[in-house]
Amino acid sequence: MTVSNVVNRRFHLMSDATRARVEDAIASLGYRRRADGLSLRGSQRYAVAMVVVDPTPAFLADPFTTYLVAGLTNTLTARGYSLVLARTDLDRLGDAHFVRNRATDAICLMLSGPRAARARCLARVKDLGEPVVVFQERPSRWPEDVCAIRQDDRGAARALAKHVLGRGAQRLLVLVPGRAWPAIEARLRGFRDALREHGGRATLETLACGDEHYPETQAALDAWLRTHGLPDAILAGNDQMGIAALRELEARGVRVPGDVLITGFNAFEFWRYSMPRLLSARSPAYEMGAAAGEALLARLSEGAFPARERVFPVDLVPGDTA
Amino acid sequence: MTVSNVVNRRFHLMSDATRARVEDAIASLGYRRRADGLSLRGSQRYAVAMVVVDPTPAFLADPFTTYLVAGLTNTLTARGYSLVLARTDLDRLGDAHFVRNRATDAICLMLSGPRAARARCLARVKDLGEPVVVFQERPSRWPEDVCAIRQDDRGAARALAKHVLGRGAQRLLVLVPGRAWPAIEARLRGFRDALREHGGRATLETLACGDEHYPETQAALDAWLRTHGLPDAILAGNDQMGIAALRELEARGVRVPGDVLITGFNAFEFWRYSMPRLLSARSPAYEMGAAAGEALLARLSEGAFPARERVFPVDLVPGDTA
DNA sequence: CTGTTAGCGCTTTCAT
DNA sequence: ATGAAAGCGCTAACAG
Repeated sequence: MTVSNVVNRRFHLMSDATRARVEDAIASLGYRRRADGLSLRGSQRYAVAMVVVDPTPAFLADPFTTYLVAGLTNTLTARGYSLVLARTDLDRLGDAHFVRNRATDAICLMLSGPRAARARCLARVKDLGEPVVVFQERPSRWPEDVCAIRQDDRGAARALAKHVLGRGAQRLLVLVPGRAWPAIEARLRGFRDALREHGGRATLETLACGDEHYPETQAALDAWLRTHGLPDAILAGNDQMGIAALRELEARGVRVPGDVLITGFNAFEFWRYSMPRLLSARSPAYEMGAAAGEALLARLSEGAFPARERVFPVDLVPGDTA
Repeated sequence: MTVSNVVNRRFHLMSDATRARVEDAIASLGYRRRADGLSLRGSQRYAVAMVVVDPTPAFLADPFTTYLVAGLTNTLTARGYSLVLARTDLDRLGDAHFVRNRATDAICLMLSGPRAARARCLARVKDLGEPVVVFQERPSRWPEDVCAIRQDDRGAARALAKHVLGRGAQRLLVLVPGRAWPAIEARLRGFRDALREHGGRATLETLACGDEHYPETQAALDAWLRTHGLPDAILAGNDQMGIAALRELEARGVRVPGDVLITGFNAFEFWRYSMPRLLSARSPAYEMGAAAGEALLARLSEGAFPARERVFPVDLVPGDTA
C-alpha cells in the first residue's frame, strides 16, 4: 500500500524515511507499476485507439493522416494517455486485438469506402460501447457519444471552383481517387456548389485515378485526354493528383495555366516541390488531430464531448497554376 | 469458465447447446473480454510501443518514419498485437504512460540527437527490461536483447558520391539537417568513404539546414552560396533538402546538372514531383518496419531475436540531376 | 461437459 | 503512519 502511495505521489501519507526507503527500492529494482493491474482495478485504460480504414498497406502515405495522427499522439501523450494505431479493411475491423478485447477508453476513426459501408462501420464501432471521434465524416443518423471533426472541404472546394470559373473555364475535370473518401465527396459537392451558383453552361466531369499515386493518375489522365481532348481546368482532389496532372500536361507541351488551369488540395510540405506551384487549400490536419485529443480527454474526464461537431476552416493558398 | 473457453475457441470442451447459448449471450450483451484481466493473468500485454525521439511535433512528417510505422503496424495487427505510438524529447522519455507503467511487451526506438545522448537514451530504454528494436542505429556497446534494424545508408551514400566524383565534381557540398540523425551520420560517412577511395583533391563541406524543410534549407543554402560560390555537386541528406536546393539554384539561373550536380536520398513518392528528378536512393522503410514486427513476434514467442542486426540494401534510382 | 478455486497487481476502505 | 482485506476480470488447474 505504501508503495502504491509513493507511486501516486501521496507523500503526506508516509514519513520521509519510509518514502526514501521505498524510492530507493523502486530505483534499485527497476520497479514499474503494471498498467493492467491499474486498469483492472480502476477500469480506465489510459489509451485511445486510432483506426484508419484503408485497404492500402501504406495507409500513412498521405500527409493528411500523418499530421492528424501526429497531433493526436502529441496531445494524448502529454496528458498521460497512449495512442494505439491500426489500419484495417472495412470488413476486417474485428481482427484487431483492441477490438476483440476491450483495451482502450475511446476510438478515433478515419473511414473510407462507399457511404453506406462507412455508416455501417461507424455503427459497428459505436456498438463497442466506447466514445468515438470520427474524422471528415458527417453522420446522417447521429449516434450518441460520437464527435465528428472535419475540415471545411466543401467550402474550400467551392472557392477553388469559383476561382477557375471566374477565369473563364467552362469544361472542368475533377480528379478523384478510385476509392471513396468522405473528404473527396465533400470537395466534389463544393465544386458542384460553385458550378450551380455560377449559372451558365459550365460542365464538370469526374475521372477516377486508381490509387491516386503518380503513375496511376497520369495513366488515367492520359487515357481521358486521348478521347476527350483538353478540359479548361483540372480540379484535383488533392495535391498528389494535381502535381501528377501538371507533369502529364507539361510532358504533352500543354501550358499551365495558359491552356489549362489546375488546382490542388491540402498544401502540405511537398506542395512546395512542384513548379509551378498549384493553387491549393491548406489543411489544418495537425490541429484536427490535436482537437480530437482534447475532445476525448474532455469526454473521458467530464463524461460528455464539449461539442458534437467541430469544423475547421480551410484557406486557399495562392499558386501559379490557376 | 465456459465463457472463457468460448472466447478462446476451445469448443471441444462444451456441448453445441451451451456454446450456442453463450455465443447468443455474448452477442446480445455486446460482451468483450477485457484486455487488462487477460494481461494481468497471463502477463503478456499483446502490445508493442514505437517511440520516435524527435523534438518536432510533426515527427511523422518524414515518409521514412511514416512507412516504417505503417509496416510495423500492419505486421503487428495481423498477428494480434497492438502498436502504441509516441513521440518524445530525448530527456522526456519518462513522461509517456507506457514508460511509467509497464503496458507493452517490447519497444521500438527511432533515435535522434547527438550520438552520446542517443546511446544514453537506448541504455535507459533497455533498463525498462523489455526487448528493444532500434532503427538506423549501430550500437557500439551492444546490450542484450536488443535488435538493430537499418538500411545501408553508408553504402548507398558512397555510391552516390562516387557517381558525382566520376563525373568530375571536385567541390562537394553536403546538406544535413540541424538535428543529428543516425542515418544522416551514416550517409556522411559514406560520402567520405567515396572521397577517400577516389584520392585526388576533391573536398567536402557540410551545411546544416535547420529543420530541413523547404524555406530553411533554401535560406541556409542561399547564405552559403553568397560567401562560398557554387560547389560542383550538392549531396543532400534527403530528397526534401535536395529538391529545395534544386529550386534555389533554378531561381538563381544555375543549370542542373550542367553547372551543379545534385543528389537526394530515400526516393519516396514525392520524389517524383520535382522536375528534373533527383538522382537518389530508394529506402526500404516499409520493409524495415515489417521486419521489426516479425523480429519482435519471433522474440516474444521464441524467447530470442532471430538476429542481432539486420541491414537492408538501398538501391540507387536514376535521375536527371547528376 | 461444467463449474469451483485461486491468484495475477493494483487501489479503496478500513483497522491498527 | 502503516498495513490487512477485498475485489476488479481473467484463465490454469482441478473436481465433479
